Amino acid sequence: MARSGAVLRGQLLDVALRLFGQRGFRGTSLQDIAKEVGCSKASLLYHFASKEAIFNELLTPSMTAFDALNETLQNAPTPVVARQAVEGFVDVVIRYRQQIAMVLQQASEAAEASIEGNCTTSEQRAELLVTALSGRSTDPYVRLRSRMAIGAITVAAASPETDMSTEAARQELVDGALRLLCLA
Amino acid sequence: MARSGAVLRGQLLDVALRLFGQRGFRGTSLQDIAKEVGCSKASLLYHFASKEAIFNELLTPSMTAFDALNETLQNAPTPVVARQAVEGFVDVVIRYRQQIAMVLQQASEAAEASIEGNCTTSEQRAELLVTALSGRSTDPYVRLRSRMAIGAITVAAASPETDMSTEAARQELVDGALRLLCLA
DNA sequence: ACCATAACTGTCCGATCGGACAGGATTGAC
DNA sequence: GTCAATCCTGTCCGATCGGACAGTTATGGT
Repeated sequence: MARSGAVLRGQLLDVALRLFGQRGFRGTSLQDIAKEVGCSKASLLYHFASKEAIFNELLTPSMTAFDALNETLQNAPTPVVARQAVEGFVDVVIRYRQQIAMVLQQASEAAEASIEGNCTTSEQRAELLVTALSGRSTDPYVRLRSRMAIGAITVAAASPETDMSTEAARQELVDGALRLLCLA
Repeated sequence: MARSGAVLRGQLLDVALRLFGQRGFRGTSLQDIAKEVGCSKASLLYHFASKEAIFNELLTPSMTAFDALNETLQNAPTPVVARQAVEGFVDVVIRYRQQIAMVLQQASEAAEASIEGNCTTSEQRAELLVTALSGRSTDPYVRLRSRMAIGAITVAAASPETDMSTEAARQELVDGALRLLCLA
């Protein structure tokens, strides 16, 4: 059953993204993915060097976006950095909500994931974001609130669909996080 | 190497709790746990019927507490149920923060976990809590905020230690969640 | 000491897993 | 049709895993 390489690769990535999000990385086997796509496991491994390679390819776009956000925030004026962090983070999370669900399923694997040639870990990324959300404050109370904001946004965004438009949900996420951070 | 059964069982549970929280359920093998405790895998299986049994025994106290909370909230007067939900949930999460970390590591396994003789799943538990946090409102905006509050509390509570007392952290979690829910 | 029970162990089993590999099938250009 | 490149497959491999099992050791009571 030949289909163009690009088509099959796309299908494999789509299914992997969903199954990794539902069952976790280790809870999903290559055979699971291949079976659902309708090809052999060996065919899957023809297109991707390893299971890890699939995971990294799924994660790369969101990590890239996240890193770009962190870089933007590092140049943001301190009086507005926290608010910019909230809006930026909400946008990244909404755009990559499936990847977020996947990451939430296996923080330990994601913690070790790094983009080729870039050794920033998830923990380091999160810390950069906490700093921005905290308006660069080192006060532990402020930083705890920032962790709460991250949890609020990521968990809510990864939750089952609701009867709301994406734009309305986005606004609610932003407003809620701002209230939490005493920025409303 | 004989030690009393209770002592060994306690050690096995402690180590399992930590490793499940760090590596996930599937990412932790029975041999990993046994090795760290200093006994054989077969000895571990003498004390616990299965890997699943360990997981359930670790989860049972927190699930029991969670269910008790939900039951209390069902009888709470509507005008104060949301505030009570916040405080009650924060207390449960702080008390069982390691279990929370463990659950965050494998939501799919936890989703299927049930206490013997009680078929409430994690999803059902969460929905009950969302209802209470929402003050029994069905408005999707209100319920989204409630999901945010759950995420905020659980993720922040499962985060690395900070330079704050437990009581101070508790207060911050409660206050932050109340602001998020427009209850401050 | 004897005995029953609890605790512990090494070994084995079947299943699953990620990945290697040789060979066959398909495709498009000439 | 031929050919090279791409794609796909079944099979096999070694490793790991959870768990079964028979046998040994340790413990406490009599």
